[in-house]
Formats: sequence, C-alpha cells, structure tokens
Amino acid sequence: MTFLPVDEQLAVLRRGVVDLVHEQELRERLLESLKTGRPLRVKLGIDPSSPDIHLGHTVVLRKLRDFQGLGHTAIVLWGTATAMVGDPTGRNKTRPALLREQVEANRQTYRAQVAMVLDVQQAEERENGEWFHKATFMDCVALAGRYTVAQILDRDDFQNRYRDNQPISVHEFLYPLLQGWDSVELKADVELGGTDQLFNLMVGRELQKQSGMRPQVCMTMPLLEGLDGSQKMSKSLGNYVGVADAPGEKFQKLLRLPNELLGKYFNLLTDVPEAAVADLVLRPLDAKFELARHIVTDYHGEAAAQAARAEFDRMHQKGGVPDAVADFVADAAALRDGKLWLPSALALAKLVVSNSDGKRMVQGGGVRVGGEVCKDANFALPPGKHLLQVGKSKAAYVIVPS
RNA sequence: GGGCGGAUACCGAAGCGGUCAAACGGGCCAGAUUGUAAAUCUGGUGGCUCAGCCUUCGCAGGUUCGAAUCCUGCUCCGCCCA
Repeated sequence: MTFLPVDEQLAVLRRGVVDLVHEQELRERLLESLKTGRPLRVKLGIDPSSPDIHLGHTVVLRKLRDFQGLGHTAIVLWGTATAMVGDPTGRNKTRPALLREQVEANRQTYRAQVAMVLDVQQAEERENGEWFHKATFMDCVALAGRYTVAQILDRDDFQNRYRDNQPISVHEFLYPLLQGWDSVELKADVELGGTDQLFNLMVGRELQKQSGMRPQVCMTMPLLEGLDGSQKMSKSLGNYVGVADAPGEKFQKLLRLPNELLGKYFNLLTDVPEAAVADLVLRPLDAKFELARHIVTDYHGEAAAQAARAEFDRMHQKGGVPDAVADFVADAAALRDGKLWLPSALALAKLVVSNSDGKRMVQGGGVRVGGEVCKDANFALPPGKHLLQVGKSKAAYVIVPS
C-alpha cells in the first residue's frame, strides 16, 4: 500500500473536525504507516438503535470514508451489545432497553444505508457482541474496576442528572467503558465520533493505555442541526433528511434549509472545497440548489438530481404537479349520490389526516382540484379522475367510479 | 416505611362545579409576501357530511340536574423525613 504524503492526508482529514486528540499523534501514525505500508485502523462505532440513518449520521461516516479513500482501514463496529445497554450521552433519562432481535433487524437496514456512503466491502465489519455477549459477570466487574465513579461523573450529562436527582442506572455508568473496551479489542489507531462522543472516545484511549497499548487518536465531528436550523437532526423531531428518502424528497427538504446552515452543510456533507463554499454562500438560493444537487447526485446519480430539480421548478409554478403522483380509487361505499365529498377524498388519499382536517384545509384555501383552488367545503367530486393538491407538495389523483 | 405536591391536547402551561373541545406560548399545517429559506402578516391545529352530535383533561369508580374542576381507590413522578 502506498500513501499520500502526510501533509496531504492531514489536509483532507482535518476538514470539518472539531476535536483532534492529538494532531501530533495522528501525524506520527500517518508517517509511520507511510514508512511501513501498514494502514491505520480507524474505528467508528454504530449502535443500531433505530432503523434509519439520516444526513446527520453521515457526517462521521464521510470522515471514515475519507480515511478509507486515503488507503486506511475503516472499521465499522456494530454496537450490537452496546445498543442493548443504550448510550446515555445527551440523555436526561434512561433509554428503554432494546431486544436483541430489534437490534439485529436495525442492523440490517442500517447496513444497507451505510453502504450508500461507505464502501462496506472494503471495510472491516465487526460487532461488539463478539466479545461482550460471551463475557462473564466477573469480566464486567473487572472492567468496571478500571474506572472510578468520580471519573465517570465527570461527564456533564451524568453530573446534571445526579444534581437534578434524576435516576442514573448503574448500567449507564458502564456504557462508556463498553465503548472504550471496543477500542482495546479492535486495536484502533483512531476513533471517530460526534462531538458529544468525546468523553466516550477518551475512555477508549484510557483503557488502551491501561492495557499497555498506544492510546488511540480521538477525532470528533460537529453535530448537524436539522432543517429547523436549531436542534440536532433527528428523526423524532422531524427535521431530518433520510438517507433512504427518495431523490425528490431529499431535494425538496434541502431547499427548505435555513440559509445560515448552508456553509455547514456544504462543508460536512459535500466535497466542495471550502474556498468555493465561502463563495457560493453569498448567493443563498443558488447555493441551495447546488447543495441539493450535490447531495442527491451522491446518493442517486446525476440524472436523479436533474429530475429532482425539474420537478421542484415545476411544482413551484402555479398548479405544478409532482412527478410521482399516486392514484387512488375511491370505494363506491364512500360515495353520496354518486359523488365523493371533497374533504373525505383528501382524507382517503392521505393528503390530510381526517375529514375534519380536510374540511378546514379546503376552507383555508389550501386545496386545489384540477389545479384550481376550491374553497367550498361542501364540494363533491363527480365520477372521473381528479387531481387533488394540498399545499405545494402534496398531490394525488382520485378516481371516483361511476 | 411516613409526610407533602403533581399528572391537562404534539410540547410547555392556564383552568379548579355549568358559559370548556378546554386560555396562552412554542411547534406544526395552509394562505399572502420572497424565484429558496429567514423575517412579517393572516387563518387553522380532537372526531363525525358537521348551524348538530360524539369522544377527550393519568386509570377505575362515586357525588351532582351537570365534573378537567368535588370524593374514594389505584398507577406513575417529584420533594421532604426515616
């Protein structure tokens, strides 16, 4: 294996990084691998605690890909054991425990989505169940003995919870130790994580040191704010762009991004040079289209990106219709006098959540039938095929049988 | 184990016997404006073909013509004492 000169590698690796403990050590290791031809072992732990990943997760995955692209070994560590414990990071209460089957199922979907960013074939895939599922209780006690309560309590989230008299379960105390132990097992040279993971990464460093190994380099990436512009991207907050989202969906969501976040998104989610980003951001709208194009191209190819752009343009002209519009055939039982009540049609087509919601929507002027705004809540659709639209992006064809 | 306080819609938070489908704020949805977004303004935000009716205020009962509001028991949470 031949590597690029150390400084060139560092230039790539440093992009976007928040914490780097320590850069000097990373430099030394890169130099060493350059001499010996041995790639660095770069670890990223992923707990499959939910079924989907989003662009927020990809920030760190892309960094892992950077290492991979430079010829180093990307280690994807599936936290099949740690997912069952639950990472207390940033939590103000205990996570519900996951069952082994759920974790396994999540891993399958995660894996497919991770593969959209990373070359999984080239990566070393491991799971910490390999060692933790067969460890004994006494092993666990021994591991626990390597850290003091004061050291663990050093963490803000524990400290806050302790001070606020919130419960902290003993197993939560153990989580950082488990994650740290993975680094010992994997002989990691570098571990990646979000900024919130710094403590956990440092525990790995400490445990390696205690085990007589050279301590790993810890590298953290920023947490990505979601589309609302303030909170961390998360599925439950609904401010996310999913890796599994359709191209058009990704495109439209990204166009809704607050301008202030453009630079950050470019730097963390694309390879556009930072200088070019600074330039682009001066024209927010163009930049936004460019961002969406880059990201959709990454995941779905150029053709998909072009189609998404064309669709977006069309939808934002009056009466524009999205590309993929579902057909819905109304059941004869839903008809009154051979016609279908508009609010009910909207509900059946899932454009609104209920008849009442549909009625309100019609009255509020947010509904178009065949491209024309209809404000009559009593309107009923005659037999035939009708295009129904709610707002700018929701549309469906409803077929009323005769 | 004992004493006290709390549980209201997506979230926060009013209400403390009728006028409550429940103030207010946030969020979200839609409209205006902007070739995006932000900001601003407007409307909406339990269900039902719907000037009416039905189901909601931790759970289960009870008192009352009438309960989110009063009583009893239960569950969960917090505080204080042991």
